[in-house]
Amino acid sequence: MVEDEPVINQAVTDRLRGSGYDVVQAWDGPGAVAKFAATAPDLVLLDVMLPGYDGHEVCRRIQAERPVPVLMLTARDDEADILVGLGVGADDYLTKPFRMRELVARVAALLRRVDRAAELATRPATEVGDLRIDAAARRAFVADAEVHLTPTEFDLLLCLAAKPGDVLTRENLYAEVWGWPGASGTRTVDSHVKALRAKIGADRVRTVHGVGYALESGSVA
Amino acid sequence: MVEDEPVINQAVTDRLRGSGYDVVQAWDGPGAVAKFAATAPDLVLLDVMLPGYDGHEVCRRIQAERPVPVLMLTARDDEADILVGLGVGADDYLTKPFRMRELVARVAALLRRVDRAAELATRPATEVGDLRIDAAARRAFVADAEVHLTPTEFDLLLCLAAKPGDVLTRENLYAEVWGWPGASGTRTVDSHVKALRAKIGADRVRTVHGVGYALESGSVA
DNA sequence: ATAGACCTGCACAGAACCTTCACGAGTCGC
DNA sequence: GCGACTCGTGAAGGTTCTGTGCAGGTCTAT
Repeated sequence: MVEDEPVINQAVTDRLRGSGYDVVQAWDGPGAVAKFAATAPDLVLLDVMLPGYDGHEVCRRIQAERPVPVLMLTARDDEADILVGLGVGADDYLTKPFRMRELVARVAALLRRVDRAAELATRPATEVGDLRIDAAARRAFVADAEVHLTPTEFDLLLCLAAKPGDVLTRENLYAEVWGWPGASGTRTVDSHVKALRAKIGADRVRTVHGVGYALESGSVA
Repeated sequence: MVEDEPVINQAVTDRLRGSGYDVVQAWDGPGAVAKFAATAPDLVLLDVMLPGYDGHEVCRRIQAERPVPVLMLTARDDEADILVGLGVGADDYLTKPFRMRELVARVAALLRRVDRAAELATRPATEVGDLRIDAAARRAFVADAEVHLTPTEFDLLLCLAAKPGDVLTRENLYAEVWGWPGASGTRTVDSHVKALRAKIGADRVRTVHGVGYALESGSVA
């Protein structure tokens, strides 16, 4: 967490720690680069405006050292700013003021992306019956025919496919896909499940009344 | 488990212990903080309204000491309340009255987030004679044929199957399945037992007159 | 700007489910 | 056997949950 404003730095740090993350704090450009080398984080949260050298410069340097997901925090909603950031390797942007849960969501999303990439090294594609999911390419196939899934649908399927046959609650799914727990009362998950069913076959997603959904694990009982 | 209402505290504690977790109880703010320091739990279940200081304050203090996942329990479904909670480091929220299985699911989800190996607690595929119960998939089979059970029936069977052959009182069962002990005088448990019997075979649930029910433990006659 | 793809969440209807009651049958102690 | 208590049963009634269509809203690319 790189941010020169103590209040924001601490608030974000606290929140992330509360969510189970291990957080190291830095307050300026040089400090950030040093701590990056020292602690080898999985993700960097980077304010654009910093003493020493600015966020873009920090981003460039740490990316040169080792590829790592970077989430930029910017005060103004400046298009040019964002383009520069993306140019030097930032993966996502957040404009102040932001909601904490938004930040946590994006952090979770970025880390998830990395996690999945890491899993691919050992298991390139998940298969459940005649349903095949290529996480790296983000493509899904039913009986060797590709089905086009939207990003959310794909994430949803990925979650379900991680534990074929097991029931996941809507809140489980929401937390996994959206990065924060809290969609109770809405029908958002249902809507996406419906869309997913329409594309991969309604039978493949089992509804467990009062609990949630599960991916039908083919023959295995 | 921090909760000043003895009935709820005990019910939750029992349920979690039944699921294989190790639970320490506290009844007020100061006690919670003290026991947190003394026992170093992996997760904290926290009622919002507490004697001493409230749940948010407790959350703040324990988060300051050591980052830990916190699941808040709140009486009212108040958005502001939830936001405050998230601000001080709560990871998830549950509004009373809640179902026990819901609570267990969330506890499992939070622990999984911290330690993906901690799934042992919810991973049992029980077998009693030719009756097989897959808790994760929430499916039951009799002689390899699946039987569809409603949520309550399934939970009931799960309780009985946890101690095959042992007699459980209606109060026991009710407390386990419904999450609070208060069904004395009604025939609710009986009704669900009846439904369960109709589906898995009447012989499999033994009535112990004046006491309760027991799952017939297969071979042992 | 404009069109298209996508996400979100509401309102409604229908399905699934839970609870309770009343009454008859069963069980126990004596 | 007899009374007192406990269980089994069927159905009614209310509650909760899910499927679905649809209307904004956001984002992307043209």
